Amino acid sequence: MLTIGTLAKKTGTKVQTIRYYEQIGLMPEPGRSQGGQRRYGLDELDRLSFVRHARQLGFSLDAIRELLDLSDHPEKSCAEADAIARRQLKQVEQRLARLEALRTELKRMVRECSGGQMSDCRVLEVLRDHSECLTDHQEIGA
Amino acid sequence: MLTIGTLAKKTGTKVQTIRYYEQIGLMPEPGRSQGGQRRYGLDELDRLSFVRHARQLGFSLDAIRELLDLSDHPEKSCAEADAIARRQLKQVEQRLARLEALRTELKRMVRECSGGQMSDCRVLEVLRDHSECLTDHQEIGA
DNA sequence: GCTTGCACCTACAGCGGCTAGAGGATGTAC
DNA sequence: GTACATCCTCTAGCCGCTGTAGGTGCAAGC
Repeated sequence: MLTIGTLAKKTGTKVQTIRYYEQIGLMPEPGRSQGGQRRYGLDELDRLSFVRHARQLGFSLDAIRELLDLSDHPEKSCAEADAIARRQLKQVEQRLARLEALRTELKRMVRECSGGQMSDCRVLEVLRDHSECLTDHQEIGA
Repeated sequence: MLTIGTLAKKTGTKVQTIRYYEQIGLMPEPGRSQGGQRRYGLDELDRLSFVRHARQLGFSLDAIRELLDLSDHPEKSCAEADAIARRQLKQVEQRLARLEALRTELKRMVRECSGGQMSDCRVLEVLRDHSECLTDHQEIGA
């Protein structure tokens, strides 16, 4: 039987995060000691490892919830899990494309900075005038 | 004189976002009509355009605040603005590197999925066992 | 048995960067 | 003068945690 702190260490999670996962129903309510402290078994260790690993790969908690539901039905077809992973891959590729455009723009901005006075600063100039940009980079976020 | 809605349209911002920027001190308190509605001039249009463009390039609101402060002192050296941009570039490059690692892992996961039953699903298998991964992808977020 | 001191408990607030909604006032075109 | 879009303030919610306050449990050393 593991305390929440031990489980946290074993999975590289913060204690509060485990309690948060319980609160939103991602982790089950565990057994308790006589004094009311949470006690975990190996099932919970596996489940939390799964969750953490999926998080590291960028899956949302909702996607993880789906994947966990799926893994409770081993007789089902693999198609749904596959679709979730493909969706995630697509998102990652979109974010990559956008970040690459940003990198290009930022590099140019920095390269052109002559190190003079603020009034001639290319950085500020480019930020002031989007038409100087080579790419669109329309979207904000992620 | 522009209404908040017109300013929003011209800059591709939501009305609420403009009020939010005012609330956190990123945009100044504008003049008001007799009835109490906000009225903006060209200065505010420029400032908001600057903010939005910097946001599109991924700068945080704090970084943008610094850049705005700097651009109010045109006699200062350009070094600080340059540093902020370089910091941003570095962040973007770090995120790129991590996303590329994720893409590799996700691609492998999806490629190896044979389309059979959930019990043989490579997607779930890889998520269950981190040791199957080629990269570390330690960090969560961004 | 008793104390120390860390780990645990609940409950709630806060982060960034918005976004949405309620419920009401204003402004403008006909 | 009336219809209707737009504006106002205020508050709460999104994601995925993280931190804090104020209190309790537990195990080890004496």
